[in-house]
Amino acid sequence: MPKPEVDPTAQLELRVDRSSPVPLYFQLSQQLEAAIEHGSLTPGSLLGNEIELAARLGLSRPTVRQAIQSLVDKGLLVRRRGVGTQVVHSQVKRPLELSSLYDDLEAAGQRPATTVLVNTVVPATAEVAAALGVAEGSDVQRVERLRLAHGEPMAYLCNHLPSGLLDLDTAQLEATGLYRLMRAAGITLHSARQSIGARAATADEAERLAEAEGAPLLTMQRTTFDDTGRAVEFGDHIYRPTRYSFEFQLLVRS
Amino acid sequence: MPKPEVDPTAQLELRVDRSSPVPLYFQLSQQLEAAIEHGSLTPGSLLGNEIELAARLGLSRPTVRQAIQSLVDKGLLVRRRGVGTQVVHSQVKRPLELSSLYDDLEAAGQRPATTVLVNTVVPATAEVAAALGVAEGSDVQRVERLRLAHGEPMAYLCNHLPSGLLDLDTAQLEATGLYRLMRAAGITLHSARQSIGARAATADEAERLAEAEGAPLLTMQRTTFDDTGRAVEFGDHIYRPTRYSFEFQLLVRS
DNA sequence: TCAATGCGTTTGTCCGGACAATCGAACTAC
DNA sequence: GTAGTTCGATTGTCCGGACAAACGCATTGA
Repeated sequence: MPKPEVDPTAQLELRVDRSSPVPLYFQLSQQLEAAIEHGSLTPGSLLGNEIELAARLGLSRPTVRQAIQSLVDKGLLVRRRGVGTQVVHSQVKRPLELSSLYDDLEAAGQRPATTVLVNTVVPATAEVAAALGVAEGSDVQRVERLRLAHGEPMAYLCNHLPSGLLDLDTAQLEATGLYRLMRAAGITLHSARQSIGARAATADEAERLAEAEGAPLLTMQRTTFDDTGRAVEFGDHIYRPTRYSFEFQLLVRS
Repeated sequence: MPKPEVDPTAQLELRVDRSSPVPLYFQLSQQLEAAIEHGSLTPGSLLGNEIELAARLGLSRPTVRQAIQSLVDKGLLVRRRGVGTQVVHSQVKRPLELSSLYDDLEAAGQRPATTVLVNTVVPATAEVAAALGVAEGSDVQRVERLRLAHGEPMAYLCNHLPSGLLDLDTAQLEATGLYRLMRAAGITLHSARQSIGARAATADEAERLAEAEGAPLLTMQRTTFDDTGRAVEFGDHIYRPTRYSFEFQLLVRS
């Protein structure tokens, strides 16, 4: 009796376009990811073995492996030697990205609004200088913003940038997020150090955020680095915890 | 005039042991990582090209690339086509891992202590059932712990586990962390969904943590999944923000 | 009945090579 | 002097193959 055909990728219309400039492994991984997202590849199901999949697509095994590996890195697939590769069966969202409050709100359909309170050049304090790796007292760009959703204040954002890195236009800052402006300026964000904590609101903070003095606030400090390791931004943010919390998914590095 | 030798890896004593069961690419990546950590490879310096490095070590280029790639994934190196591979020059610590409060405290030299308040089997509430993917009202293991450092309460940890997954011994729970017990039981942690927020302490919480009622607290909810996507733990934790904050490094996924 | 062994399957590792894409710098032409 | 071009260097992608290691399962043995 022949083994029943149970390879779920056999039913999928997988194909690659060799004339496309998009790498073959990337084409394949995108199609597999779409199939998982769409539900064509159900959680727990085993992908057929790499050799056969490669043969079916007319690709080499390393190329197929590269495609699968990228999905393993994303946490969508799990490989087991001697068993096969199967779809992780869980509600995997995207793993933690370098999140931007603006993007988060927009993704939640909240139409964020921003009020720029301060946008000027100031001498760096010791804290800012240390975070950005510049001399204390040297010029840095300081931006203070109030972020609102549905007309209610959500967060107070204070950021410092190295002077001259970016031309910060107040109108642009009110129209979009800081990260988008930086990316648009050709800065490739690479990594960030974050610290998330909580504390009671001071009188000033309470007034800005329409909270009571002493109300709990969620705080976040972040230094962002570009791909050369240069610090490009230092942010000191406070959030109203009734309106915002940090949600993310993490993967264990193996 | 011959080009001056500027390849910093040439000075390094890189070598691989082919008789070792440790994969060659892993041996190489570990040595490179150690060299970066130790400062032998200074930030910004260019590694010699892959071909030459492979030849020097008697390895193939794919193997060398695999070693380098793993360090790129860790954020220690940056590749630039047409230029070379260079050491990221910044204070890159480890990127965010699936952190354990116990490990965090121990790493900080704080000698954590734990008091188990509750360790029993209870019917799952709707929230717990949804998080763990079990039926509401079915049996789940409930653990409540108080974590202390230097004799001061630091966090109140409430966790739920699927029944039968793990035999939780109270003595063991007081001696080490939950994650360590799970790993020791052969469970491979894979990913987690976290939510970090803040709120004011209730009277009960305040008493447990030696805080005042209404004091700001840092809260964290987490569902952890193993490598098959099964939920293996749901935790609802509160921390004293004067004693603890979440610090981590993130990388942008390219 | 239960443990140990053997075997096929599948992924993990590694090789050696080929060509393309991109970057930076030197060079050339205007 | 400046802009465009060419060229060498380096990484990116892809191939086809080989053997090792681990897993699950059936078989065998006590």
